[in-house]
Amino acid sequence: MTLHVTNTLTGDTEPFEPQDPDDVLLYYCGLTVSDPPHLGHARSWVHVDVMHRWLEHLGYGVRHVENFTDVNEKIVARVGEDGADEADVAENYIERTLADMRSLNLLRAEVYPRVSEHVPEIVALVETLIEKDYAYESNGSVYFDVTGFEEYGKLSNQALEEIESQGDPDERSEKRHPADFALWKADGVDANAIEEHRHEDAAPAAEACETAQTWESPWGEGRPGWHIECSAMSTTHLGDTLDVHVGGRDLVFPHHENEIAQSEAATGQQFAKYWLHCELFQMDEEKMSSSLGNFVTVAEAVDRWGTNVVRTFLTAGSYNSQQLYSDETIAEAEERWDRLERAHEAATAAIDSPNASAKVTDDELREDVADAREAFVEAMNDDFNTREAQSALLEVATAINRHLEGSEDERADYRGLRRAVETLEELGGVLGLSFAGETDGSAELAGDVVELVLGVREREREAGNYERADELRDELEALGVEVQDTDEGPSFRLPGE
RNA sequence: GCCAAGGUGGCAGAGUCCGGCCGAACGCAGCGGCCUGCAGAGCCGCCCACCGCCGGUUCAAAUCCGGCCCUUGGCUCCA
Repeated sequence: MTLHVTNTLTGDTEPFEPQDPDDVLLYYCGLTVSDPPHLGHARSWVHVDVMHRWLEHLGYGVRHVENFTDVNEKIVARVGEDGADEADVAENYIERTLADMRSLNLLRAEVYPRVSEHVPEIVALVETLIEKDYAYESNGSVYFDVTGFEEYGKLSNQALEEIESQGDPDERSEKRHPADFALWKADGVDANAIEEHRHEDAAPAAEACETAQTWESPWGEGRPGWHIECSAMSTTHLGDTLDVHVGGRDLVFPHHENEIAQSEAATGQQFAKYWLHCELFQMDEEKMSSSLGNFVTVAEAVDRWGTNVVRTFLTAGSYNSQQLYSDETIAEAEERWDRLERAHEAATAAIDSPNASAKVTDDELREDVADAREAFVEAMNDDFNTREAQSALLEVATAINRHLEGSEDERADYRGLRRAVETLEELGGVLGLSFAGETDGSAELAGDVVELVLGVREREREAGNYERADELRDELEALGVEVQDTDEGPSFRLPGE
């Protein structure tokens, strides 16, 4: 089966056919940089990353663009708390966000465009829309006229009559239709607009608003509207028609609907061929979100569980189905990752041991690995079914364990195991999982110390002092060191490995 | 109210587009056995699902059609 994706625009699962297989144009609606990224953001990033990796695995070239919204009232609300002015706050959060992305082992996008650097393109786009009569100026602001775009509502399947008025009430008098939305907003930021987003230790609202950025335009001084930025930036970097536009489910309306209206009105071309939407986390009864404050930051999660566990967790469901966030579901992801890693370690150790022989052949091992590989490919081609893909990886682990169990007294299938390890590394790599382990000096020293303690413990065991031996093991485990007694003597794993 | 996505074992979560291989995957939890000084890891086996409810189509339905109930998301900033 070839790659199929579920397109929000049509509601169907369709064969994936980019305009040019050498350059799949992928745009992801990035963050407004006004808060630390949380696991919900990470979930979308990781799924986009897996899509990127899988497309490359299939032989496509991928041009991946991901924006930062660095002009926004919520950013202004953080002035005095996270930076000296709007631009400074944004810069701080962008740096933090990029660091979080690296910690998640995400492939880099080709460009991370920022709103503040694309104001001329935004102004030009707004001018085009006015010329084509899709937009109108009102008191120095410019609004998109939704009644002029016949297909308005096609992404979210809504009729214009059903759509309630958006935006703040003050704007409504300036609009012709309640669903018209701002392309350009006159003047700076009003203190009232940021009040609800302010934390206690931020600068006073009026003072913070002084630092808000504004730009000159044909309609006077002002700031770009929220939706127009993505249209301007995606067109600038990827052209009029994207192959894939990805974003969170919560952005379908109004943001993505408005992007389509602006872009298609301006260019007369289809804006994006495939619209993919990442579903949200569910925390018991409600979604995880910045505005609800019920989130775990990316930095906390990576620090606590490590990149591999976090990625295993985030890909434990399909990108387009809701996922439950709880201590239990994370613990399960940890178990799955541990199982993969242990099998990988065991296989690697067996390959390096004198027991491994190129003359041994275990057909069952080889067949199971080949089957798992096939299942993985099928799963990923079926709308990036990462959960099924994980299952396939776990089948490889089981095949390795079974072979090793059966070959304890006999010899190990060197080439079969090599193939299994390569499969784990290659396919695990598609999910962004890394079996490389810790390599910095502190881990080595810790390992040496643990070996020293285990040596002492072995002598206690030989002497029959099991009580003392168990104490030592318990103490090591309290430090997070996992100890295992095997036929070949004790083995251990350091925390976070 | 309108739009969208869902309701599958103790938990989590595939399968539903293309009806039969689903007497329902993978993992976790639980129970036996092997291994072990013990534990863990691992292996083998088992337990737990009338697939939200009602009706229909069909030789055959978790999968298709109709109705109903419930949940989540969007309609306000939000991945």
